[in-house]
Amino acid sequence: MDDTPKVWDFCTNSALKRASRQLGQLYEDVLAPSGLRGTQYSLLSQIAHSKNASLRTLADLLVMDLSALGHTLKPLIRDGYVELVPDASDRRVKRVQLTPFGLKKQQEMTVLWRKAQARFENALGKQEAEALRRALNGISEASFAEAFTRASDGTESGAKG
Amino acid sequence: MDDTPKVWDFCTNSALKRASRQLGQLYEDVLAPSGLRGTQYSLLSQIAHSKNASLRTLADLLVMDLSALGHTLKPLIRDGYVELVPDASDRRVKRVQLTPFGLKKQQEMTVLWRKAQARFENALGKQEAEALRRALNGISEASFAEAFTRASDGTESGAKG
DNA sequence: TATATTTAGTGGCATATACCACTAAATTGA
DNA sequence: TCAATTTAGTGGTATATGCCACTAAATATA
Repeated sequence: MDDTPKVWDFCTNSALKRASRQLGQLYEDVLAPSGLRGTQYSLLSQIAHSKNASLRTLADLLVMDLSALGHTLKPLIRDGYVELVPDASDRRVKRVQLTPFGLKKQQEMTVLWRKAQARFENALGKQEAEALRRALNGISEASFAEAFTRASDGTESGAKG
Repeated sequence: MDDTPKVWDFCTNSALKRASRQLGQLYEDVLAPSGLRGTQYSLLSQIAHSKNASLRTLADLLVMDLSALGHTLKPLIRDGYVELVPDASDRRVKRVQLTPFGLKKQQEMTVLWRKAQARFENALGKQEAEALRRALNGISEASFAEAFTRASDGTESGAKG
């Protein structure tokens, strides 16, 4: 009963990462029977929704580094869920698409995902969940990054900017 | 104007990870002059706040796998910011603490962190930020994991549980 | 048109994070 | 007290994710 270490919960960034680990773990457990990870489901789903998007476009949508996306896709390509198709008109571009096998897996995982999502909404409350997603999606937008970058950090001199 | 791929933003887990990447990036940029990453700052700060916590305790507080914590700590130990001290009474246990150098770095980074935090609160709004942290911290609690696990996913039969 | 700049992707390297198998130490129980 | 079980950490392996350097291709510019 001496010190009882508490979490340092004032940093939004740390709080976000911590919650992300927790929820990631929870979803992961539900998705486990599929043999794929939560992140991979997100990826397959985004690919399914953004038909024929290039790697660049996909990376932007996912707010992810282009090379990170490339790396993350490797196992999915290796295992036949996803394929890269060179663009005809711009030879730099590669378009990402699900294979039939990948689409089947994505649909199969969606059944499991629905369970996780239902559990989440029951645990947190539908309103709360909706509000949280709105806030998170707002933070993910490019306009938020701009607002953040432009925002005052309290150390500016009086100079006009 | 053919398809305009939109993000798939109904999955709270994906939304959380996406927002985490975005905000992580934003904080990272502000903390960059220190030479350490955002996650490392979180780690140093949590260690500073939980004096003499064991790896196990720290992992629980951070909602992190024990081995993941061990791995993440490696570079910080290697570079002299953190040290592990074997516990006297329980020889399995190792207590984690900042070196004087580590403490100095943590304090130095806190100056930068305050700027990032200020920018964040200005960009999102103080109320919103506060509410978001509360929601995230709630999700990070063990009680939430229990609620999630116990929650209905809509597929239960009428059996009593 | 020839050159400079920008854009898309790749590969290497480093950190972040999880799971599994394994060791050592503490705790339980017979 | 000795065997069975639980707990704390470690090391290996795999995915997740970012940065940098580099190539190739497209675009802009002189």
